[in-house]
Amino acid sequence: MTGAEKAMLSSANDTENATRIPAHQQVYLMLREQVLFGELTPGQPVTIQGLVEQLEAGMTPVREAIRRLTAEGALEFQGNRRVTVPTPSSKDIEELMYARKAIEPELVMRATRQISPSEIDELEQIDNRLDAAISNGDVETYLRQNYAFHAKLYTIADAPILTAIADGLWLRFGPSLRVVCGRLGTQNLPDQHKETLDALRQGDAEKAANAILDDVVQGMEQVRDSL
Amino acid sequence: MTGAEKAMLSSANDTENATRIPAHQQVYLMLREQVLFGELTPGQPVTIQGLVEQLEAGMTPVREAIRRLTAEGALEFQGNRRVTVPTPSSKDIEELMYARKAIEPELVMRATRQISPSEIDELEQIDNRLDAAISNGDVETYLRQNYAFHAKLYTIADAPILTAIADGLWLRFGPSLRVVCGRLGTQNLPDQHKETLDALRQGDAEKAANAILDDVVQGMEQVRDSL
DNA sequence: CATGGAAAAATTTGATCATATTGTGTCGGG
DNA sequence: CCCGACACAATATGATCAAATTTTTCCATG
Repeated sequence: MTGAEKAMLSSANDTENATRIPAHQQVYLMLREQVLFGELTPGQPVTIQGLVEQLEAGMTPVREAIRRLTAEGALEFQGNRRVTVPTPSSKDIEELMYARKAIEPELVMRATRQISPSEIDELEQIDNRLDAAISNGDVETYLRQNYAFHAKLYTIADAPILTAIADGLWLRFGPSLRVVCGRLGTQNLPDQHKETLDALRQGDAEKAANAILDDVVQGMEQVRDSL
Repeated sequence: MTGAEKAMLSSANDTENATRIPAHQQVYLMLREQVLFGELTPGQPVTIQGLVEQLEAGMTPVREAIRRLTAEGALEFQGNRRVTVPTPSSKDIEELMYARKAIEPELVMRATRQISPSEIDELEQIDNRLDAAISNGDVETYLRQNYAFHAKLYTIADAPILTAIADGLWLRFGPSLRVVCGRLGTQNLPDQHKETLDALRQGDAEKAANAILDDVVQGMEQVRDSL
């Protein structure tokens, strides 16, 4: 998501400006949510007309949103003219792990150098909600808060290109993550966030990077192993 | 570019199947070329209607192509509803360099383990055309062959996700690279490709990775310095 | 009388939709 | 089992509306 889009999103609350958000963008955001937090499972076909009805949007906006998501790897164009949610192979997962290991620690290091105390508080609140979700077995909330934690760090890191890459990776393993959580429950899911928060408070970029690295590796391994 | 798309592209030569490539994809590919190899300069506005006339396509396909390119970072959505070719800041260049340093050597290492003698030949031919372009001062050909060299390695590496990331990065610095070449000429441009070819022949993944790393760093530094 | 600038008109461009067209897959008859 | 017709979904067009930008106009001021 670009900066301009976030601006439009945040002004979405202004009831009058609601129409200011182009339909194709609204559709994009809704579809994106569905991919990240689960409505859509790997392999599931995505039809234009289905979305037109479900989201009560026109055809053109839906089309544009789908193109965008396919470009980001969240959807896959199946040669004929069918679009589906991709099912990552274990080789894909391995690539995703490599990429996340390369990108996320760097983002966290950058975040560490710039983070403010109030931002650390916000992260802590996210992590608390995440803990609650884990003990409640609330998969949906777990997924949302887990992503929120990382996304918040990206925002703080203030590195738009690396963030775009990282977000793209989330879109690719999101559906699989959901499946894993649904199968294994929320109990033994990775949470190196406490460790990360400690490091952030200490301003120890190296340590923060390592904590996130562990988090990433644990998460990806869990996805890989449940194939 | 996905595998399915490459298949469609290669069958584009079949005169009869020409219509089999959807218009939105044709437009996407043409626009992509323009971004990578120059027609478009950083900061330049891109209008839907302009493309409709220039490419003699309908509105919807152009729209879809633009959405896709914006998702890949090749174009930028300017808050109001205007789209331009982004002008990378020096901070952006630095992020791009980090990302390329993280991704490209890995791709080359994977390529080294799988490459066949005939593929090495093909790479060598590309590099010869590249050398010719350098001594002729033919910027367009230089850019095309330079990209071709790297892209060929990506194909051989057979790592679709990492390749997608790398391709995305090219789209982001392509226009700037063109500007740099136009200004400095083709003479002292980076070419660690001989070194890379040696390493590939020897099957020395480490060495190949280092050669490409040098190539990447040199290229990016040149872009950075000419801001 | 020239000039700067605000307001209004005109033009350009983007967003969306309804609809026609084309391609795919399927199902029933041969 | 193959072939062709049918139904459905995707592709693509052009029209229409809305927003933003540019140009023009006109008045007030120096």
